[in-house]
Amino acid sequence: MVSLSDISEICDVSIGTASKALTGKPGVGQSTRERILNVARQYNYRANRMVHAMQSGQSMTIGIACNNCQDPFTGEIVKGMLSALYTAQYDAITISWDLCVESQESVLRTLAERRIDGLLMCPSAKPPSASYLAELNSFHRPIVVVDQEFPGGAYDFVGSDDAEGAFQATEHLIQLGHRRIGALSFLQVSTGRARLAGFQRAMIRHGLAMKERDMPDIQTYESDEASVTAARLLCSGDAPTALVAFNDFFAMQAIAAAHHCGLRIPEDISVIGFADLGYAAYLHPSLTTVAQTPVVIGRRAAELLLGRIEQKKSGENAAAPTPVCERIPVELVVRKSTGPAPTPLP
Amino acid sequence: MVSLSDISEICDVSIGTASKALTGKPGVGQSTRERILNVARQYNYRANRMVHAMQSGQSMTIGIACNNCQDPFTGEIVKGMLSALYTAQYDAITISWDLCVESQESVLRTLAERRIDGLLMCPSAKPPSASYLAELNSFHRPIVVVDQEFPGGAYDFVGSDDAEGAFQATEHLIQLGHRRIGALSFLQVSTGRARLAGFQRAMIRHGLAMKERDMPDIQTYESDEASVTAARLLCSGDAPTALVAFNDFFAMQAIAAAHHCGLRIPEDISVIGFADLGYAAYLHPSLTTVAQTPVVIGRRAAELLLGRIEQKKSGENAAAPTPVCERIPVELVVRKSTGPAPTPLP
DNA sequence: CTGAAAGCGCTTACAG
DNA sequence: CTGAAAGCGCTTACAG
Repeated sequence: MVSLSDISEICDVSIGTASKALTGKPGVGQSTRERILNVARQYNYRANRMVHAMQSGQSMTIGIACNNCQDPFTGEIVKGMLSALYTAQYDAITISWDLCVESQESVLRTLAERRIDGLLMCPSAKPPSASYLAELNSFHRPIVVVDQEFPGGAYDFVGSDDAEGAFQATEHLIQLGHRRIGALSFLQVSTGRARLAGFQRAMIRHGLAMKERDMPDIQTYESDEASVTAARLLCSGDAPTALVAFNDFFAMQAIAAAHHCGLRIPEDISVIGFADLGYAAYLHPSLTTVAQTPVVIGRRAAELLLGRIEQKKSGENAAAPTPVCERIPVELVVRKSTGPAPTPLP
Repeated sequence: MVSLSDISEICDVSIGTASKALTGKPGVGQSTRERILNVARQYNYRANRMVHAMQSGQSMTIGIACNNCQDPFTGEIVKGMLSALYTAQYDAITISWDLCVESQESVLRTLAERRIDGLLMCPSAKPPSASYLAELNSFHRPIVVVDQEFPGGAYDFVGSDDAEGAFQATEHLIQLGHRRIGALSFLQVSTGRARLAGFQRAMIRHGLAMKERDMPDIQTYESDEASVTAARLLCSGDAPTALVAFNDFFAMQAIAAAHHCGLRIPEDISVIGFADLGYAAYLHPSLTTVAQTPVVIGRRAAELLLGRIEQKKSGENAAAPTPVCERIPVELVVRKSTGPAPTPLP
């Protein structure tokens, strides 16, 4: 890689003059400037950004702490983040949070050493441990937490309106005449708790009874536990007529379980998901679900973070600002997996 | 952020002594060293890695050019990459290749400016344009291309054994008695062409006739074209009894189309996918598919790249080394979407 | 054992 | 218009 001093030598000018010419600063003769520009182009010169980062104290780099890169929902969030960062000329260093945690290492060490200007926390299926919350706390740069809220609410947050989405989903089922509705929950994460709360609000609003056994809490995410649990619930003679699943993945497993038990969907059992992932429309039957907008969430999170960085740079708000909590609206997408409640046998 | 000079001032030692103490170099008194270490810990000092990068000429940073972050297959690949990079103490800068291309900007500019040591190219649903191939060519650092081969085969490559996978899938159907088998192809990408070739090899091996109309080539990826095309093929009175789909996503759409036409799976029509994504096991019926190991692919790609960087650093092979092409084995996973060929009506 | 100085690749006042 | 010098934050020979 050619350096500035290489270029300046070739052009027989001082290193300062070469710098001025290449950065478009005034104070260089027209012909000199052109000569330098040409040589730089010819040698494919690229100024070393790390130098600028050192000099300015801004690395123009954001850390993205990823937990489930393979999760399509997380992937869309990251896509939104990258697009906002790209617009603002920032780059992203992606770390696999779970990997660092596994190896018992300081998660943020490398990000601190690389002087990132801020951190974006992608959702995790596991709640953060106390020691990592402590590490985050001692990280004196802006942090935005995405999708899953952290206990304490100490950080800026962008997520979906989970409670409202589950409320609407449940209302939809109630409108269809369902009276006994179950929930396939995942209460380890904040979105799971919010969605169950939305479910309960709708049930209570209509004075409908809830049974504990209709609301199982799934314990493990990356397994077929949801499928097994749904089968146990649905294949018993005594099952709800509709199920609000924590997300599309659980809903898919519930549908598979229903098929397994010989139940027809939606004639015998209605199922509703959350997320509207790429496959939701192609399940059999196609899935009614609460659509989230992960790309928008990711973009907003990045924009919020960049705003905080800007604030910090300009010295406003020397005191830590009050954390913001932004909830992006969701939308119920009605497809074929929900239908009128079956008429009870006479 | 405290700097080395801050620490050295506090400890009343020279900046060089502080450096030696913190990097564990010899030549510092026991008590002095401890004092410095303590102060550094107390102030949460982190050496600026960018300085080291400048001094050593190695940024310890890899670029990951992502095209479809939201694609779970790509996500798994990235996960594998990150794990290998993490082990080797490298960090990754992720760029969204499609985003850069859209904005007509130089894709690699920012990566060159940040002095990345190598580049990992994630798969894209679109083949690379000539101008971007040219840009890659002028990028004088090791590059490893993943999953999708580039025309010319000029770069190191890690992918799946696509042709073999499709061959095995087709053999499986032939063993089940199927004679007229269709393929839902995607020929814009190299994996699509390789899979079709594997399909054809099996058909030819058994002397089975192939009909052009049974082998439609899907043109658009992110749409329901596969579903529409499959419906047209399957709902006509004159349909194959089995379908080898380019991947799980197309297979899922084919299954939806079959349901739509009132066909039973696998009694009337067998469908087979490629990838074994998370949802494959939960489709109805569960999907027979060729399982790939994207995490392994990603890890191998990163290891290969790191090896090239090592080679380059140690000056071996001053001439560009011959590109390697590594194919990770695949495995047919038989589930419920394939079954014996229907007996023809008498 | 400790410190002063050079140097990594650049930008930016400051002289000429 | 052009160049010499300081400085960003560090490491590493080289003196003392």
